[in-house]
Amino acid sequence: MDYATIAVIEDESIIAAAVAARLRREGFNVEVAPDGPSGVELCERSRPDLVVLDVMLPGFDGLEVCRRIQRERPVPVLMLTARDSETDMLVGLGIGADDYMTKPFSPRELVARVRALLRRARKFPSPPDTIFRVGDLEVDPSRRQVRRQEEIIHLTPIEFELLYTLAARPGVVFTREQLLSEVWGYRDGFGGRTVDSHVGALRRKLGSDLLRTVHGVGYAVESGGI
Amino acid sequence: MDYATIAVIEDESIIAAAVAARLRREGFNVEVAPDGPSGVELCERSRPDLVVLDVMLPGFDGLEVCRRIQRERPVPVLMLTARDSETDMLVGLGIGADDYMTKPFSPRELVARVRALLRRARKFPSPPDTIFRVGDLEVDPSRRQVRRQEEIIHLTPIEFELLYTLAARPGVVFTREQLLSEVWGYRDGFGGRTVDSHVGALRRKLGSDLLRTVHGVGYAVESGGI
DNA sequence: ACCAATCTTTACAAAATCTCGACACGGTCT
DNA sequence: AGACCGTGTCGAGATTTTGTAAAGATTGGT
Repeated sequence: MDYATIAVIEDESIIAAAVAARLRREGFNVEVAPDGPSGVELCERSRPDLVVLDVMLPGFDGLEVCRRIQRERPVPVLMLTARDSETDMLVGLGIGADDYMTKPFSPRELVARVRALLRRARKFPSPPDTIFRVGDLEVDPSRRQVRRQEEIIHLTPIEFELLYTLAARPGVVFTREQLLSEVWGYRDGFGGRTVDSHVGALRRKLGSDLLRTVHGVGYAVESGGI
Repeated sequence: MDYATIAVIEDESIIAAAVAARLRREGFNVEVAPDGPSGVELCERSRPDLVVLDVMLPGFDGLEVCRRIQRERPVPVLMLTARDSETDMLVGLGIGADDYMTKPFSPRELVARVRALLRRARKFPSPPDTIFRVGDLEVDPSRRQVRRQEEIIHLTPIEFELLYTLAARPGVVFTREQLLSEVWGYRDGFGGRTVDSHVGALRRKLGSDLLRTVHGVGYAVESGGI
């Protein structure tokens, strides 16, 4: 329980899952609620250090949730909206949210904003960006670099995110759908061979042994035993 | 804990963030409180060497905060006001603030005034301006100069700030948004290609190898490996 | 008020990257 | 073996992001 706890209040489960997974991977403690009432209750119970809140919610909406949790005690709120116009309206209303993101958003951007808000509040430490190793590779998020023995291997943004996602949980198999939502963020009606293409690109750059295909399921990075 | 500790009491989180980030980068210890009561509490607990204080605050306002912390013990206060007229009024009232700044202000100017106040108080050392090196360049904050082999390279204020910010953490990638907030201060709703333009200007003056573009993310100074 | 320096924004070209379909290959099942 | 489905691979075209110059706006000084 060293690092910040984040409450995610979002009813679309695919978004909630992707957001939660990504934040957990970064080292945060994450709790999720699927509607207004349980969101408020979650905040009272867990006293999170930050709240990620969808404006559109069953029960009562994000604005009401925002008011209620802020009434209790001040806590940074990152609001998710469906359209830019919605954001404009909220800003106009002077709702007490500290930042806004319009869907679809990239998970990376969300993490960046969460970190920024927490740093601003300066109360609860964000987990540091940790360099981690996969095989003979070093993955360094703060520099967005992958190295193999001092040699820097250039990856495109999506390649980097994909590797980062898979490598954070070695051996675990991700379906293409999971990868789409964790790496690309939620967008519907798209997919095709996109994931496969980028996996192919990674294999070309990093060697073909790193990424394992699980036929009929998805991909995983080799866990090298365990 | 060698250098001066500064308390920033400001409710607009975006301003608080910019001010805190900048002061930390200069080497100060910084703590932030978002409202009057917690501000007073912060001052009692941390006994800062200087307080940066917004007049407009939830709870009770800056004037009240100022009175309360000064009642405890003398400490320099730099007051932030929204308009010049507000400053005039405060000065008229003879509030015990030692200096005033009207929003919007530049982070650089704020640092300058903080240093001046601390020097005047002659009690707590400011962190020294350290000259540091990037590649074959010397960046000297106290003179606001960049040199390459004794030759002084003229940079405009923003160019210098930008280089200084990036070079303070070699290799680390900054998003445009981060740079806007750290270099320009808090002004929001603006940006566009401003950062890119200044990066371009720096490359022209310092050579095109110094600043690395990280496609889809932002910029970093070359860290020469590792 | 004018000039000089600087900053911001715009516009367009260039570069990098992404998506998606086609087709071949390989795995799996009967 | 044969049928069938999932996967590897490639590349064209679309899309996004960046580089750059120059115009317009702002600032500061005289």
